Amino acid sequence: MNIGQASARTGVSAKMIRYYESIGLLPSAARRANGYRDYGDQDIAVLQFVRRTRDLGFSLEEVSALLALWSDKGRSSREVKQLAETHIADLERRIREMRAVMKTLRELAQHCHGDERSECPILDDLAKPRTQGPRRTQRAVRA
Amino acid sequence: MNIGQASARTGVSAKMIRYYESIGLLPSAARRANGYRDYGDQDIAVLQFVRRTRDLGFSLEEVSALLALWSDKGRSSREVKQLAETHIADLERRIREMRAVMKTLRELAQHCHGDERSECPILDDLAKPRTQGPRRTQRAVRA
DNA sequence: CCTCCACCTTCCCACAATGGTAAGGTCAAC
DNA sequence: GTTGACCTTACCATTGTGGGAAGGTGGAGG
Repeated sequence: MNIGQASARTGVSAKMIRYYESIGLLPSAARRANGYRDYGDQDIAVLQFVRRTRDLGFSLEEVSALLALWSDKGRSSREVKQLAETHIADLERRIREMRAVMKTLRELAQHCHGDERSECPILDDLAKPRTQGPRRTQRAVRA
Repeated sequence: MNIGQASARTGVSAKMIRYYESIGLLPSAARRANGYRDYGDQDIAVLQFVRRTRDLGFSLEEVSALLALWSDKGRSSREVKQLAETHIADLERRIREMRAVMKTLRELAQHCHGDERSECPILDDLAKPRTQGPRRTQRAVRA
């Protein structure tokens, strides 16, 4: 199966399949005489696994760990569950933070008339410092 | 005031202040004879505005728009409120998506013993395709 | 056989925002 | 005068993804 077919079947773009291979997330694909990558049912299963874990918001590093656990018959289910629960806790924290932000934004918007007048408490308020300390960066969330 | 002072006072790293200037988000800072950037109270206010809007999760592009609205005395408060509400709707959508993902993850984790045994329904389940269609990318969320 | 189109290959560029680091200039205090 | 804390610019890395160029391949229709 060509990379295009594999992509269509798994929802992972050809671009990303090549990228995953290049960074070692996936093993090197088999090649046909013409140099084209060739995918079989097992490869498709792996790609589906990747697609699904990505959809669930795991980073490529985490996906890599999950793939390793997947193929390791001797691993304990504890390790897998641990990874999943860490991820859940991460999501919970992020949702909490986003909710706090929404609350603030709603309060700001509430006091703004939103009409033709130029008076706007949102901007006035944004100019005042509220939070302090250096900001922390956070990982991207995907849908 | 040196960039270091400005940074300490606003919580925006010196690195980022220079970056914001380089991409045109901020106007070129005044320079002293030795080439050092020099910040006054008005500059500090702008930096605080940026810091605060960034904390609320607005992208630099949105911050730029807000800054423009801030200095535009003739704009209607409707425009500002619109921007804020679009952002709130965006947050709501992302939270909904993250919650859906959490639900799935919790269900998966629930069926996994998480002990020394290797049997693990999480991995078995991840191998089966669930969602379909190409994946969409999403903007990073910051705290 | 030739041409055309769809596919494949590799390689490089871009994005958003941020941090790191190196190589050098400056300034104040001791 | 030296030391150390600051400033300057410039380049590289990150995370995951898309876009595009330049070229090879393969099959279908003329």
